[in-house]
Amino acid sequence: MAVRVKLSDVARRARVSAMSVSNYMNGRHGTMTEETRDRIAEAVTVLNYRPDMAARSVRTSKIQSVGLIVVDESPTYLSDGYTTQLVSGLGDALNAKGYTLQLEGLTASRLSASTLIRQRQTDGLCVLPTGSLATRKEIIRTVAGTGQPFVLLLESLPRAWPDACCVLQTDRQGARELARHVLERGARDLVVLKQSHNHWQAVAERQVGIEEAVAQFGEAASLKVTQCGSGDVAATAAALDAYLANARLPDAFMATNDQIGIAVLKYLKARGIAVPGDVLVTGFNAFDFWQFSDPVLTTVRSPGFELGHRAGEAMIERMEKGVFAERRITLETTFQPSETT
Amino acid sequence: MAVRVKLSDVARRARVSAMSVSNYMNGRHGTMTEETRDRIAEAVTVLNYRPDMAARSVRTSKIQSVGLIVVDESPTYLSDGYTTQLVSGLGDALNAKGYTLQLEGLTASRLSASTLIRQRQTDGLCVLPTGSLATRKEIIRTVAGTGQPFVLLLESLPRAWPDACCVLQTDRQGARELARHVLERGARDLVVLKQSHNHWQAVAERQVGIEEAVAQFGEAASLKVTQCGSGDVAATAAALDAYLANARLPDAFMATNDQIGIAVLKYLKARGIAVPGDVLVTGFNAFDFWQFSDPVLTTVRSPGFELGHRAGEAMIERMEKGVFAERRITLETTFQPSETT
DNA sequence: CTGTTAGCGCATTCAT
DNA sequence: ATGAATGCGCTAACAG
Repeated sequence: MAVRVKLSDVARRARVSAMSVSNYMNGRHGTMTEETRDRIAEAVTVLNYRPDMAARSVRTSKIQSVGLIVVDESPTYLSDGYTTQLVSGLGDALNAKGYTLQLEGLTASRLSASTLIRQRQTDGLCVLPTGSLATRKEIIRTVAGTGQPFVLLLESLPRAWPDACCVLQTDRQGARELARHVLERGARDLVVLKQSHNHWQAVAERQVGIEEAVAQFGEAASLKVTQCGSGDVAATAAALDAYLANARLPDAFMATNDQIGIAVLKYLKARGIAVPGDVLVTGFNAFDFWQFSDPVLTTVRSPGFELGHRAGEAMIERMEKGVFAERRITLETTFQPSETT
Repeated sequence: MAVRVKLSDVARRARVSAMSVSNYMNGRHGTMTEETRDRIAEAVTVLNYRPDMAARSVRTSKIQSVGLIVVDESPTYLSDGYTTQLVSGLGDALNAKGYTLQLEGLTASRLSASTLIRQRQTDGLCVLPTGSLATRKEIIRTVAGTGQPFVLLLESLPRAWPDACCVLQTDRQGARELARHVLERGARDLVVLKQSHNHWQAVAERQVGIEEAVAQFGEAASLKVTQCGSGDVAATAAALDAYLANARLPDAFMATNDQIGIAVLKYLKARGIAVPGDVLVTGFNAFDFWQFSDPVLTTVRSPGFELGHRAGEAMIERMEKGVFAERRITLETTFQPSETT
């Protein structure tokens, strides 16, 4: 273990006081003799001095770090394309300003045992909640209970919490546009497919958007909703088997994300059902792997990276100015027509 | 801003000394009067006390946090399936033991400006290096320069560094087996496709494995290597166009990851070239989206999540015992035959 | 079994 | 322009 170099070690070598070194390290060398500055610089380099952030934090009560709590039922929560984008964007915004991102993924039931919740080790928290409405409310209350500022991701903010904000995207509008497109293509009998767990508010909004479009269309169109377990290829196939055992092929399958949409495509292809000839299929998100399917899914692009980025910027502004400038930030989704409709 | 509750506040309310509260918070209440314990518990709950980790860290010089530095040329570095798995696994292992994961993604050129490098704010660092051999060596030297223990991910550890370890997977063997399989299927003229940046050691090893299999096969088999830019659908298509302009269709395309493999499939399908009829195609990794292609890629499964997990466990053991038990941990890849061969 | 003392490494405040 | 004293919140070591 290398010996720990501290401010006073640097000061001794540079023959100045610890305070001068501290000032130097914090960029306050404007008013310093050039010679002093050089001596300090030399000592810092030679001794390979690294400031102890914990000690600094005790003094300044600023930690220069933001926590992200991802509530998810799976330990591989990052394998979700959305989460991945969010983390990238958030990390990018924070790192650019010298903040660190502390990542924690856990199930709703273990949230209250979270180290980010129980201990003060960040300047603020970002949260991606999942679960029933009641569960999500409880998550928000738990986070708010820390007394720290927080940012909700993909979840709208109840009025009750003053020192917080939320970052959302236009899921409902995007889904409505998607459904209208499907209806324009002549589809009348629509089926929504969604996961049976990980209930993000965003997914619920997508379903509502589709429902609105169908309702606006009038009597001629109808909508059913089916769950497809974890949403992977096998679970989706099982769900479709079950569905089609009791019903005839609908005009369109509208999945609440691209993974499910692609699983539907594979299922249909295996059974010789043509897309978009016999049935239309849509997804949602358009992240990376989205274009891997054949045919390529018609979908809606979600600004996941940008959303994380905005959350990070909002948090940084809150830290620097003491208040959140906006309580609610909404980013646009964009319709992405392709080969399956 | 909620008023900050500290140890002494809790102590005052519980009418005990700060030390008793400290002992209580740290689970040392075995030798405490039940009544005292209850009074402290009540005060902690009522006041909603959250220990200040920074202050504790100053005293104990333990931070209970591990850093992960991902060197990557893209700010959306997490969109790589491997990175995603690694982060999940590492975070899972760390969180399970009450450690926090601090995530930082940056380009090789900005590494020395990294906050995790310049400041002491973790108990140790994990690193996923990319770049030329020289770049990767430089990355390792920079990280080692912190004097903190570190774990290399997917990169072998030079002897020079005593307080470190590396976690690897059998890329070479996996690729060799894959290439043998392709050769057994009758392919003789093989083409390796790889990204032209983000040079992980793992990818280089895959290429070597294929080369070894071809060499062992003797004169009859031949191998070419082509780069395909960023490895996305468009760049891969462009690379294949360029390749096929000057050469006839090979017997097999062996991509160094699944994304590229899938891009190859899309390219071939668009040109009416049958897989595996006219040409074989293989990928590498088998993460999540892997099975989205049609036909499903023959590939090799990488234990990404497990690898991150082992890295976390190694780091934790290092912290608790003071030394790394193993300097080199190697996990197995597994051959995953499927529809494209 | 509980309380007192001291000090971790740093930055704010006020001297000089 | 630089330095000395002080204390951030917590816990190791010891005293009672």
